[in-house]
Parts: sequence; C-alpha cells; structure tokens
Amino acid sequence: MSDQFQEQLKEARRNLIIDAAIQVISDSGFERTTIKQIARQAGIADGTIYNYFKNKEAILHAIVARITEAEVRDIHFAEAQQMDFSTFVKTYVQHRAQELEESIGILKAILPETMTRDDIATNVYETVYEPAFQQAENYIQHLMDTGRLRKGNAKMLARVFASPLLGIVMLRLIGDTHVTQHWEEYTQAIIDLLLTLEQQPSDDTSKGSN
Amino acid sequence: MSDQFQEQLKEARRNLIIDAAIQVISDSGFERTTIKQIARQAGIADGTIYNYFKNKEAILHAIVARITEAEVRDIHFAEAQQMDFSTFVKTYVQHRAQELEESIGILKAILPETMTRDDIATNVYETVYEPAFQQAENYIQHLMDTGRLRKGNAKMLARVFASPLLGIVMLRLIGDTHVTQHWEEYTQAIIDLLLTLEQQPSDDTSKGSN
Amino acid sequence: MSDQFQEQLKEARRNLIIDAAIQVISDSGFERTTIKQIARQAGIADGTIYNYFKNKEAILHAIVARITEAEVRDIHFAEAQQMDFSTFVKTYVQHRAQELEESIGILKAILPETMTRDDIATNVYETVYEPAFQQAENYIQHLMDTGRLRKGNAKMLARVFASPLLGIVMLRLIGDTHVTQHWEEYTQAIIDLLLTLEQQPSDDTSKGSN
Amino acid sequence: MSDQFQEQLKEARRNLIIDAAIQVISDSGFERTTIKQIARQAGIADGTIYNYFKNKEAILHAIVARITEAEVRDIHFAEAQQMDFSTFVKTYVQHRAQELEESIGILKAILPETMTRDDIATNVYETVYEPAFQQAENYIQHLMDTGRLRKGNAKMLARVFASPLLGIVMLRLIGDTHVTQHWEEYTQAIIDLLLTLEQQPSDDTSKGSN
DNA sequence: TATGAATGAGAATTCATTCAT
DNA sequence: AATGAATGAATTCTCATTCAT
Repeated sequence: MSDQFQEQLKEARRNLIIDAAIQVISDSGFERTTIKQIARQAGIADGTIYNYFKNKEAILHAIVARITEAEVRDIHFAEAQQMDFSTFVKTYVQHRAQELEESIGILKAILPETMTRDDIATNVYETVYEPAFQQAENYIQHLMDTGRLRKGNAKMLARVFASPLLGIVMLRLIGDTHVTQHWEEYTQAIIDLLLTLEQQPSDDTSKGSN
Repeated sequence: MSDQFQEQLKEARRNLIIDAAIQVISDSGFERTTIKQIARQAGIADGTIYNYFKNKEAILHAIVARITEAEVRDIHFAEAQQMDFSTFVKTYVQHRAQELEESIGILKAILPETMTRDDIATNVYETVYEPAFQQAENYIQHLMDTGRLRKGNAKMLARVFASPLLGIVMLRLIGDTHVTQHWEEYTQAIIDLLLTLEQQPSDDTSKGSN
Repeated sequence: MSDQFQEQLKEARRNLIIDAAIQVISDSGFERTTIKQIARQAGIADGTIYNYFKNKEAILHAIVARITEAEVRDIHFAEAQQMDFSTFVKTYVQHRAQELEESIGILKAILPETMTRDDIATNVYETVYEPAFQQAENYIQHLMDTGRLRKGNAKMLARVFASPLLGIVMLRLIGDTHVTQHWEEYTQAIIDLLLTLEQQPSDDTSKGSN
Repeated sequence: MSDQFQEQLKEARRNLIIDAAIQVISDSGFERTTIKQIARQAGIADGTIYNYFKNKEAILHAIVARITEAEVRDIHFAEAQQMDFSTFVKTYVQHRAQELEESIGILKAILPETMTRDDIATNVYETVYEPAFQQAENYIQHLMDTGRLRKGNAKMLARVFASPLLGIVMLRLIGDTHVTQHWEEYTQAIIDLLLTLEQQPSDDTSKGSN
C-alpha cells in the first residue's frame, strides 16, 4: 500500500516536471530550455529532475508520450463511428480541434523537434499520425465502398481531410492571432470546407469537375 | 569593375554559406547545428564564416531573408491576377506548391524557429504571411464583391484557403513519405477541394464554371 | 543558521577566487590572464568560477572593490586627524605606505587597467582617489587657514603631497628592486621630504614644530 | 641611391605604423588593440604591417625603443650638467616634465605593459630608468661630495627625487584632470618641493629635522 | 610591396550531469 | 529523496598570422 502510494507520488511529481517542461519548452524550444529553467518552473532543484528522468532527452520523450496518451482516448472514440459522413466530419473535426486546442502547448514544444529530429519524428509519426491516418483511411474506404463518398485514393484523401486542420494549427503555432482568437469559427469553416467533398448523388454530371 | 567583381564574389560566398547552413540546419535544427558543421558543409574554415556573418544568429536571419526574396517575386505574380476564381485557384495553388517544394529545405530550417522564437516569428510573419494573406484577402473580397464567391469573412477565408496547403506542407516537414512522394497529386487534390468553395448559384447552369 | 553558514562559505569561496585572480593577474595582466589560469590557481574547475562571477569582467570589478574596501577603513582613520602637520604627515604616510605595500598585488592587477580602460579608471578614481584627495585637500586647507602651512592651492598641494608616494609605488610596480627592498627607508625619506614643506616662520623658534 | 631612398621610405612607413600603434594602444591597451585597428589607423592593410614588423610583439618593442631614443637625447643633456643644485633641479625637472608631456601617449601605451610583463619591464628598466637613475645618482653623489647636498644614500635620493614627477605622471595616466590641465604649475610645485632638499648651510641646527 | 580573405588556435562561457551532504 | 555546487565537454567567437593575387 505504502509502496503503491509511493508510486503514485512519484508519478505525480513526474507529471509536475513534465507540465513545467511543456510550459518552458513551448516558450523557448527544447534546445534553448535549460534543466535549470524546468526545475525552477517546477519549483524543485536541478538535480531532483534526474531522480525522475534519466536525462533531458527523456523529458522530451515523456512529453511526446503525453500526446500519444491523448490519442489513445481518441482512438476509442473514432472506432465507435458508424455515423454518416456529414455527422462524422462535424463530430470528428470538432473533437480534434478541441483536442488540439487543449494540447497546443505540447504541440509547440514537440512539433519543432519533430521537424528536425528523426527519432522524435519517427516516434510521433508512428504513435500519433500513422494510427490516426490508418483509421481515417479505413473509415474513408468504408464510405467509398458504401457509396457515401466519391471513389478515390483513400490514403491521400485521409491526409487531404486532415490538412486544413493541420494548416490552421500551424498558423496558430506560428502566432497568427486571428486564428488563435477565432479558433471555433475556423473549426466550423473547416467543417464546411470538408463537407463539400461529400458525394452529391442527385447530380450525375458533377464528376466532370474531378 | 574589379570592385564590382569582388562584390559579386563576396555575395556568391555568402550564398554558399547560406546554402550550406540551410542543408545542415534543416537536418538538425538551428540550435543543434554548430558553426563547425556549417563550415564543413561549406568547405571552409570556422572563422571564415565570421567574415560574412556577424554571428550565428545572422545566418538564421539570412535564411529568413531568402524566403522573403522568393515571396517578393510572388507578390508581383499575384498582383497580376484578374483571372476568374477557378483559374486563379489552379494557378495560384500550383505556383505556391511548387515554390514550397523548392524551398522545403528553408522551411525545415526556419519553421521550427518560427514556432519558438518571437523575433523570428515576427520577422517571418510580417514579411511573409502577412503580405500574402493581405493580398489573398483583397482578392477574395474582390471575388465576393463581384458575386463570384459566397459572401463571408474574407480574412478568415484567406486563411482557410491557405490551410490545406499549409497542412500538407506540415505533413511533409514532419516526414510523411506519402505526401512527399505524391506532392503533385496532393497539390491537385487541394485544388479540387478549394474549387468546391466556389459559389454554386441557384440556377442550373452553374456547372459550367466548375 | 545553516543559511548564514552557506552564505559565509560562498563569500569565502568568492574571496578565494579573487585572491587567485589577483595573483595571476598581477603577474600577467588582466587580458593575458585566462579563466583557466585563475581556476587552476584557485584549485577549482573553470566553470565553477561562473557560479561566483557573472564573467571575467566581474572578477576585475571585484578586485577593484577590494581596494575600495581597504580605502573605507582608511577614511575613518583620516577623519580622526586633528593632529599637527608633522605628526599627521608621519602617521598618514606611514599608514598609506603600509597599506600600499599590503595591496601591491592588487595595484599591479588594477593599475594597468586603470590606465587603459575608462570604466575602470572612472570607478577607481571616484571611489579611491577622489575621496582621498578631497579629504587631503580639506585637511591642507585647514592647515593653511590656521597658519600651519604656507598658503597655496590646496587641491594642487594635496596631489603634490601624494606624488612622491605614488612615484615610488610606480617604481615598485615597474620592478625597481631597490625601492622594493628598502620600502621602509623610502617611506621615511618621503616623510622627510614632505616635512620640508611645512611653514618655516621667519622667527627662530620655528624648529620646535619640526 | 634608390636603395637608400627605399630604406628611408621603409623607415618612414615603419614610423607611420608605430605612430598609429601608439595612438590606438594608448587608448585601449596593447592586448585589447588589434592589428586591424592599428592598420586602419595607419591607413594600410592588415597584412602590410607584417612587412614592417615580425609580429604584434615587435610593434610594442618598437614603441619601447621610441622612449629609449628620446632618452638618448636626454642623456647628453644631463651629462652636460655642472650647474649648481638649484639650477639643475629647475632645468632638469622642467626638461623631464616637458619630455614626459610629449611622450604621454607612449607612456600610456607602454607603462601598463611594463607593469605586467617581465620582458618589457626589463627592457624599459635597463634602457630607460637604470641609466637615468645611474646618472642622477652620480650627480647627486657629486653634490654631496662637494657639500652642496646633505650626505645620504645617493641611490635612494635619486629615486626620491624622481618620485614626485613620476607620481604626477601616474595621476595623469590615471586620468586626473587637474594634473592634466595644470601640468606646468605642477611641474613648478615639484621643483619647489625638491629645492627644499637643498642643504641649508647657514643653519647648523637644521639636522634635527632629518 | 600591398592587399585582405582565409585560417585555426585559443579564449570565454554555457549547461547537462554528477555527487557529497 | 532532495539539493545545488562543482565539473568539464562543447560551443561560439576573436584575431594574429599567412599567402594567393
């Protein structure tokens, strides 16, 4: 019991450090952030961090893991989708958008590293993007097979679907204030954009535009 | 004449260093890249770099300036737009996509810094995004005023328009191989997506413009 | 208590470094002295120095402060002077000479910098020379007013008074072995020289004041 | 002839460089002065300096030699002294004071180095101070032998004689504005001070003050 | 001879990591 | 387990010197 309590306490302190790390790293980037800064932010001594993490690298990986955890919740949500295209797009984009908003700090901390470090890129890609896209791909393929979506390359379509949301996330991360301040309206605008992709079955001549 | 030649030579060497810097920085990120690495890549001695750049920072700013220069060319192109929506979208996205493909190295070098450094963010935002969006906004407003596009928030629409391209750029930067390998098809898919936004007038002849 | 002890320990280590710095800097000059040399002399690692001083500059300023501190003690001594001229000269020169002897290392470390750096010059001048001369000037003026010293320019006289001592200090600093080896005799000789400046009243009883 | 002309031209350029070096070194000190600064001041290219001086060190030694040359003129002057004490003091101090004023730049450049570098110290001492003091010593001994000066340690007296002038030089070098602005009056004051050392033969009881 | 770009050795400084307390 | 001083490897930058033009 005491053992388990100890374990929980340790976990709590670990999370405290990760929280602190996310804050300072999202402000200045991983390389420019010092252990001392993280320690200060967490209200502990430099050395203490090494009781919870092997080294600075390990903190970064722990932050990456944070996103993966968030993703796990999402997977379950997504698996439950048997809804029609329109409802799916609305629900999914809204869900994702909210999720992204919540983890914007983590993103700011990790994305830059993802772009310049193969190990982090691989880690993030395999644990976050890959499964998400695979799932989307499966769902899209399903929609195509059931005639609810125009036939096409499901793999590509999954990415194209994701692209507007990723795009405005990027604008946020770069510091675009308009996107930041009107996040929900942007979310809605993207939903509208994606809904136009839906099969318009009543009109047979529409394919010419494809 | 000799003077001007010297000047050109100096400019050429400066560009050589910037090229080298883009390569190594886009690989490992600005902070993780050492002056020694850049010098090696450029085939010169460490100290030589300081004959062309005040310090490491200045190299980063020179890379940012590279993008701005590319942008300047583009501005002129965009200003020439008096074409209809469909043609504009096709031409513009294709143009942008190609440009992005060409400067993908620069982007990998700069975007991470843009996300974590206010000075770079401000610089990039003011010299690259802001003018581009302003221009797009003006064009979109013009389309709305002339009834070629559904009325709405031009500022937001400009960003929503840009978002899919930004999104797949992000996927490339993160290392998505599918996007990287099928860049042109993705470009086309995005064009298709954006074209759906065009005004669909209530009358039956609308399909012609598609 | 532990806190205060820590504080004292830190102060002691700081002084250790300053001592080491004075030794090596007085040997080779500030610019030619490396942090590594100071660290070696202090028996610590290079980096440790930066736990006690912001940078190399700060060490120099700390050495300057050492002199100022010594000066402070002296000020109190000087203020107590209500003695007659002869006694004053003897006491004061002897006191100063001893003080200079004790801080000859500091002088060797600082004087060269004082000559070539405006910031150090200003600092030293304002904290050391200026107050000392002001005090001397006041005292001399007092002597003149009370007829114990021939009337004249007190400001100049203060400097002329100081000049012989400064002169032999300079000879020591330059490495004159005779002055170094016979410091006390030189001190006495200077006292004799200065005593001749005393008012020699026209009456025969003047010798009593000698 | 052309050969000799070449030689003179070379000598002239050498002196040009030395002049430039004295200016910048007296401003910032030898170590803080770069070859580039000296070259700029001399209006030539960095590399050109190495056609006239083996290295940076050699420039410093050339500056030291400048003082020695000045000294040489002086030696002849001094040797000619067969004048009485009072005249000698007046003439000599005035001469020296003027000389020092003229070479104040050289002093500022060299003195700091003299204090922290054994090689320069030895060089300056042997070529400048030693001969000057030896000469002064001889002269003082002569005065003592002929009863024009109270008997005493000639070696020490020579240095005590020099000390006031050295002292006010030091004040100038440190940046004392009063001394700088009233140099001639200080010279006179020092002469007055030194004249009091003259034997006062008419008064037999005077020795008590010694 | 003059030039000034290139060189690279050497210096100051930072900071992740260790470890005695 | 927590602390934070000490460490020294690694990095940026300077500048005397060289050398091709």
